[in-house]
Amino acid sequence: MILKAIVRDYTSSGVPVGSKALAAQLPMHVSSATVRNEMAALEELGLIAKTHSSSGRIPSVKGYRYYVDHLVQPDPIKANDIDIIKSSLEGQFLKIDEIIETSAKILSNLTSYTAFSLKPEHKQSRLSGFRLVPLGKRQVMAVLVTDNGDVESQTFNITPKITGDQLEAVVRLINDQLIGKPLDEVLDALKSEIPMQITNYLQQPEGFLKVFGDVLTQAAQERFYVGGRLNLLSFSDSNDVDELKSLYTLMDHSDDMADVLGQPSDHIQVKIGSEMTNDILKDYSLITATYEAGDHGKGVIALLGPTRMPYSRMIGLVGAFRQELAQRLIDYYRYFDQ
Amino acid sequence: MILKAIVRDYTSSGVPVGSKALAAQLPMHVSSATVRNEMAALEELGLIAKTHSSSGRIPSVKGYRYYVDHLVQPDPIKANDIDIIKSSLEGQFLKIDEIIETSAKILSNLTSYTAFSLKPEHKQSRLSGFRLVPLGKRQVMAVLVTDNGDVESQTFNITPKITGDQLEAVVRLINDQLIGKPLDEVLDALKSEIPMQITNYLQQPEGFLKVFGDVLTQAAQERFYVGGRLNLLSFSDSNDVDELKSLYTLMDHSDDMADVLGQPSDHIQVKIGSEMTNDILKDYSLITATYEAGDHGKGVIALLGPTRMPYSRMIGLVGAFRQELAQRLIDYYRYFDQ
DNA sequence: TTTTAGCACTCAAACAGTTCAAGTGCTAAG
DNA sequence: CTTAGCACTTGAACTGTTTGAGTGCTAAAA
Repeated sequence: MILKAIVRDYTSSGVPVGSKALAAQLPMHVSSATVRNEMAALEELGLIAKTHSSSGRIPSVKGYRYYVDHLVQPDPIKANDIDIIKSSLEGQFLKIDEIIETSAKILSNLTSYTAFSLKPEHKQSRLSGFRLVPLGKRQVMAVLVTDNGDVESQTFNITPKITGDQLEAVVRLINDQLIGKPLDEVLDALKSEIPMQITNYLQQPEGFLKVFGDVLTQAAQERFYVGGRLNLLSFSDSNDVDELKSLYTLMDHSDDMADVLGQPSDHIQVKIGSEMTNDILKDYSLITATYEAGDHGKGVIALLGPTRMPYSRMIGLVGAFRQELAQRLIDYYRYFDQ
Repeated sequence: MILKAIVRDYTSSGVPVGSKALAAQLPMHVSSATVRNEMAALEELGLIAKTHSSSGRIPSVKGYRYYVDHLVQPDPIKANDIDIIKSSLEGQFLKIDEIIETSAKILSNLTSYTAFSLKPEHKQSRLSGFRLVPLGKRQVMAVLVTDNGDVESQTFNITPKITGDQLEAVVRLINDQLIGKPLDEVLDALKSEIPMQITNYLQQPEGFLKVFGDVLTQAAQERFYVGGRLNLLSFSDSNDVDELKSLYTLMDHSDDMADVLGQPSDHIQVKIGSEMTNDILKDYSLITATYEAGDHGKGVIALLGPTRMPYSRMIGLVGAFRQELAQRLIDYYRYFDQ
């Protein structure tokens, strides 16, 4: 009870909490001296700590951990917040990416923290079509479509010697052989048998192979979105510019961030301070949740805030958001697959 | 001479400069008392100011202005810097946008400030082709190409009732009527005669018209790039998070930034502190330069740093960079137009 | 055995006072 | 017109003091 009160108090005020204030707040009547004894015991267990020898207590990482694992009850979400989520997610989006991107924005707006969102897993997505669209004398656009509706494109220049027939032959070759295969297999094929076969139509296929490979990796890449980058400036209490820079740099590297997010699990995960793999994040906490978009796989949303964050509210919010998003995506795919 | 020395000193040290240190530094032999008298006169003229009654002097905005207009000599650029610029700009870029984007990056890296770059003006660019590429049952990609090689695309969903023939007819209509026209005229036509004519082929053209309009505005938009956003954290001496946020928000609004950059002129322009239209920028200075990409119009590069910046070095750098970039673009277009 | 009152002690934060160095302006002499 | 000399000002760095919120410990009360 005391630990719970300390966490609740400290996360909302930011000031170490002392025995007297705590005693006044507890539901039963006890004196501050009693609270002090209990606090000494909690400190012994490593759940709380002092900032200096005569200060009030703050939760330790271990304390937060215990709180999150055993004590916290997610706040029921406010009707208002639900409305905001619902209305921001509705609307006729053109692409699924926009829904995911908006998700990160909403979540960061609601919390004033920084939010991340990851598309439903697409390592499993399959090639459903490849096109080359001639645009001008020398420009060609390569377009790749996957079976869950992702579209990637890129323009490139060709030497004018290449004819339309040649391009068409190449497209046909690729489509005949590779449609329906998962993107990683396609990428493998691109490195083995395809180059051989393509020389039947193109003398110097290197340029083309590079473009095709680029578009392919683009499509296969775990694309994730960040919302509320700037909020970091407010909730970080670091004054070290270099530290902030590293954080921003970290956020821009999707592979590093994938490490940070870790393995997705079905329930909402909370990683606290030094529990995070990355040292730069030692003063922050991360709430991660997966969402299921029907049989289109699982995606991830995450929220990065200060270690001292009001977990009950945030966990409640992330939980509610994940549900709304899942529902929205199921609707989306229903329409799309129809 | 004294003003020049004060500016040089202050921009490199950041500390108000006093009479004694200044006297020691001047090329001729004068006492600190003499310098004090001169400084009093400069202060009378409003060119320098004190931070408190017994402090050394710092240049005022008016002082910087005089310095930049009459005293500064651009530093000759280091051979090393030229190498960096040249090597970063070379390489086989796929799109002109990438050259422009890289420009902002290089410039910010070289200076540790924040850099902006703007494509050669494209209000004048003309429509050279419009395509609709069917991607799947319901997905279509709209592609727009301009005569200077810009490509914009967007995917959208259609109702399956629309046939390939209908789409082709629409594309033909647009291309027949609008190819060769400047983008703003195309946009006008889109609001007047086109909708009428298009109803011959499509019953409900609204969705299509919207997509076409979107792609068009995307292409017509002054697209500009920002490099070294994060550097702002280092060179800003503001501790006010909200101020930083407004600055970042400003940078993300291309129209507001266009205001800030102002009218392009042929020589290098320097705007100092409160001379800037935007109040948020009162502690910063902006160096703007245009570059000419042959007959493909003029573009702009700009550098945002603290008011207290080493102008001679920065002006030299921007000047050299503008030349390199112009040369690079001329080469690019020569290849592209060929 | 648990709770409580009481007390001595600790510490950060806020404040006031001191010293120091780097400046200034002014005056009178060179 | 330049300079030496001097009185004066100021921020920064520092020291010491006070205050209040907190602690741990002890001995008495429940």
